[in-house]
Amino acid sequence: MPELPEVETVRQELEPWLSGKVIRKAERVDAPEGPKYRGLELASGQTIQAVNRRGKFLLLPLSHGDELIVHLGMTGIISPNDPGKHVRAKLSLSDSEKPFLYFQDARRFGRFLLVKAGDYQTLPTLFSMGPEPLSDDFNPEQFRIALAKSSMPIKTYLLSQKPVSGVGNIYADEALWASKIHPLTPANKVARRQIPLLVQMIKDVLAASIEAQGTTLNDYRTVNGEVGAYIDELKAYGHKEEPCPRCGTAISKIVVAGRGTHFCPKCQKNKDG
DNA sequence: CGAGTGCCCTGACAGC
DNA sequence: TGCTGTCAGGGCACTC
Repeated sequence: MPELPEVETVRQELEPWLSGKVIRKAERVDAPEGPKYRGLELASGQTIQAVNRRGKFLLLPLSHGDELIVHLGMTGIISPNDPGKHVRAKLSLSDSEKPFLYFQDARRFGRFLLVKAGDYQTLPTLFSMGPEPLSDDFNPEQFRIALAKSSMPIKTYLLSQKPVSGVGNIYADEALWASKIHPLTPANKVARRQIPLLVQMIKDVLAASIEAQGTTLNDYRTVNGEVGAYIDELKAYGHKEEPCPRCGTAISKIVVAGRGTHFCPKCQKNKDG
């Protein structure tokens, strides 16, 4: 599932390809009209000014004051080659080498829509999104204040994108494992001394995964069609009943906020703060 | 308004 | 072999 490292990998590949190119035509393909593809056709004739990222969202400001918003959802793949099936959107570009961009999304969780630049009212998660995890805006002081605002389990709160952006199910589990924090610990009960560590582990896990071009479980591919290599580095996620790399105890799997959640019941004990 | 629940959607896989 | 059931989860609508 694409999280920040996967989206950032895609962004880095899209930027040199798309920046400065004219969208000759933008069209829905095998997708119904609706909020996930709203206004897409209006991108036709506009020039792509940049390829930015905010959390797991790709943001492409356009020349006429609009902004193309792309979210890969669970199975979204962007490619210059026609994948043949599950194509939801297609851009025709002023580019002689790679004149088409295909947005493929088997499970339809993704989005590809147009808004007025910077107007994220219709996208509540983007609208109230926390700081970028790899920026200086994400630091122990800021994070402590954010965590104090919620009694939700720390894992649930991380997935909300509010205290910090871009952390999804895989990297939440990994960062909590690395910080030895139980995923059900209420956010406002995370020990003060653990907060700087959690901040650093979120940064480290995400940065290392970007370095490896992300994590491919099933569907995720880079724009060049490559898989992400970070799957080999996962310590907790997907390792149910396997020994914890730190202490050898079997990794547990529970459900938190409807998501499979992996942790070491010995290392990550501080459930009640 | 914060918090909790369930839905969307379809491929992969287990079990029979 | 082919069918059925289960699982995967980001974001958001809905409810309390």
